[in-house]
Amino acid sequence: MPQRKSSHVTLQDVARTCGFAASTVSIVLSEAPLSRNIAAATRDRIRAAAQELGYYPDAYARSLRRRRSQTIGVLAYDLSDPFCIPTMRGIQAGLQAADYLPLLMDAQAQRARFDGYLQMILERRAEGVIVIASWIFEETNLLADLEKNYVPVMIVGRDLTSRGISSVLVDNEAGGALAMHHLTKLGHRRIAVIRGPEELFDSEPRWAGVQRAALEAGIRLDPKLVFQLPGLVDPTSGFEGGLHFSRQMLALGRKFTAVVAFDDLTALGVVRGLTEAGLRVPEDFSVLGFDDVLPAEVATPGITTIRQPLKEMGLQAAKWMLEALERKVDRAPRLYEASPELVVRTSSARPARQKGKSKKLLQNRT
Amino acid sequence: MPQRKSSHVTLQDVARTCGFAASTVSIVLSEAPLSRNIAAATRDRIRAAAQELGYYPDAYARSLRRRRSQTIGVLAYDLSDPFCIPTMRGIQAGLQAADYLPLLMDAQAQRARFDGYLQMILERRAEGVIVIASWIFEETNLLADLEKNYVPVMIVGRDLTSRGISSVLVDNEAGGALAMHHLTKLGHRRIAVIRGPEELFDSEPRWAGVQRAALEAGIRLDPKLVFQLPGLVDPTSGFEGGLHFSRQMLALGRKFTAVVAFDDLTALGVVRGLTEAGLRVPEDFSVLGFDDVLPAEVATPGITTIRQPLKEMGLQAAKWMLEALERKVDRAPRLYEASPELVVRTSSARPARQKGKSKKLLQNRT
DNA sequence: ACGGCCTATTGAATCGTTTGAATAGGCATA
DNA sequence: TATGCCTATTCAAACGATTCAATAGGCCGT
Repeated sequence: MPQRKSSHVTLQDVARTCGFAASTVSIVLSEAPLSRNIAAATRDRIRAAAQELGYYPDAYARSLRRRRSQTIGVLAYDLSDPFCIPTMRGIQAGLQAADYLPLLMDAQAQRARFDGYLQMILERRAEGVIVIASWIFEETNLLADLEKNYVPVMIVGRDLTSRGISSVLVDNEAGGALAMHHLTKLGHRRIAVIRGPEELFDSEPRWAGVQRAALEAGIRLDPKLVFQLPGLVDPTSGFEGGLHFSRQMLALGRKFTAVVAFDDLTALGVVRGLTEAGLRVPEDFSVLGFDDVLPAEVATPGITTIRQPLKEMGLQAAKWMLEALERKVDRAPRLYEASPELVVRTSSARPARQKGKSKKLLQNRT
Repeated sequence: MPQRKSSHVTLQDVARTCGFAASTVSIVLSEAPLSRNIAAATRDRIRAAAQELGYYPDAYARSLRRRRSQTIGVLAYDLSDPFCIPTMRGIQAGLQAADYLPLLMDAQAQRARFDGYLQMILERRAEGVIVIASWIFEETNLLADLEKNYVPVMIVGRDLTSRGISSVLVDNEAGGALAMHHLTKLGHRRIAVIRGPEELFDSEPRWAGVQRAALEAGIRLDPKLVFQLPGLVDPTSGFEGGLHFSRQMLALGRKFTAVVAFDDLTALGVVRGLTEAGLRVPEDFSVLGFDDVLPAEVATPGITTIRQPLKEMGLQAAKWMLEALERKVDRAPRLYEASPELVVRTSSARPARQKGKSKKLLQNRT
């Protein structure tokens, strides 16, 4: 029985108990190429000893020696934003195929934490960093340190190609157009729009898509019925905004039959506001969201929305990251725009004039 | 200018550029006690050089030498369960005060991943492991290896004190009673109940609390109106269950005025089912959830629910973990049951007979 | 001028693993 | 019997930081 300090089981411990040299043990347990000419009996004895002692190789020692951490830092802006988890899973799936471990950190929407974690990622010698930034991500001077240390960076949810960082995001313009197009096809012509906050990257192209589709359908957007969310602080503040603006819309007294909201939570806020005023969705108003997060799916009525293929986006980011790690040469930053998808639920229907028809439609869809 | 391979900036690099020995540089940059008698000018020069080169100490080398990883493995059963994130944040807050880094892993509800990550946690020499198990967490033989390596374990969301593991969870019995009590106080006497799945730890005590409160209020629970969710596969399957059972309830033709659902998603499923049948919540039926997750808050009507103080629970787990790391001695496993809290929203009101009163109530609450 | 005691800095061992080079048998070939 | 070539195993030098012990110079008191 080996003498140990109160610490961990080490390679030496295994070597001592089974009587072979540490190097032999290492070769066997790490399945190095040399292990094919180690006697089968030896292999078995070593493995048995390791198993019995509960030995796990020390990742610190191993990484230090191999000079590879097999780790990619994944820095999420705010994990409580439902945007992050599916993206993360895509990344995870993409990385694990190549035996990389994501080192997941949650900045909790705080700049100081973001910087702190980026520093830790550097210290932990992550071979690359993927940033999930559903919104405002001000550049940080730490990015320069990333470069000095030759750590490739990828970003999901924002276009930073202009600053030399490959970016993966949804085609917001197409998504905005998709939403608008759905409504005009149902027959809506007076449509209110709640735009995203100015600081948020997605806002602008989404709005551009909405405008294009409106133009194509030959309808005019009433400027009084276009609102803009204030700067966001946390991911649920969209709900408050939707609630607020829906009340305002009704107070204006202008005619409209549908609302395109910036995201699902905003849409849910609108539904709340309309319902409180005694109106019904979708009989009196149709409401559209964006993202397709869980609350949109399980609310009643289910929110018709534009789905972001988050998992696919995460996979893409992981794929590019692995490519960047392969060939160590610098490559021009690339931009991937994933195609959004319309998910029809029950918050949208034909406008009131054709109520009979819309009811029928509803039943077919549950 | 230092000659480097294409790799990372190292302590040697800094030493070479500023002309001091590696040990001096280390002492200064890690602010070791010895640094107080290093000349101020030297300190400045070293710091400047480190800054300029973008030097970050290698966590692998450092941890290897110090024999401390300053890391706690946090193994979440399924990060897409809204239960996990707030818990995680509590843990994170608790740990960072003591300068520990949570190593967050998402088992994605898959046993194989769970084991794989537990192994990685061991390899990365986490000094402790906190498991977030909102549900079924079958014991794994790796737990034995954890013991062999003297790694303390803590679990959130399940009582494993019987197997020697300190556990933190919500007082489910009290929560169940709280829900029932709220309904009986509003005047409900015929109440349907959807119990959680058998495999899930929370189900039993929650049901016990419901029964106790019913007894105390002197009402009898109709056995035909008590349902049980089947084994869960993913966190949203509660919704399907709620939808299914609400249809079944109505089909039975028995009288009832309220439903206590196992969790929020189940409650949302019930709301969906009732609404599809042309009934209204809360005017015709009150519906109660459990957990207080985001969808319950932003749905319309907002779901009255029993909140779990998740952040507090996470903090508690972190606190106990730190204590376990302090004194290395084994301590009897402890159990912490956090107090749940009733959150009144608009899915509950007085039963139909007293509709006038209930409407008034509603307006006061928004 | 000498020991003693500061202050400022450095040498060298160490953490646990990997890995290229080295060793020691065994066996066949020349 | 020397030579070469297997096979099975071991030596020893890294990896990058930390830290204890050691050093070198400066200054003081006697």
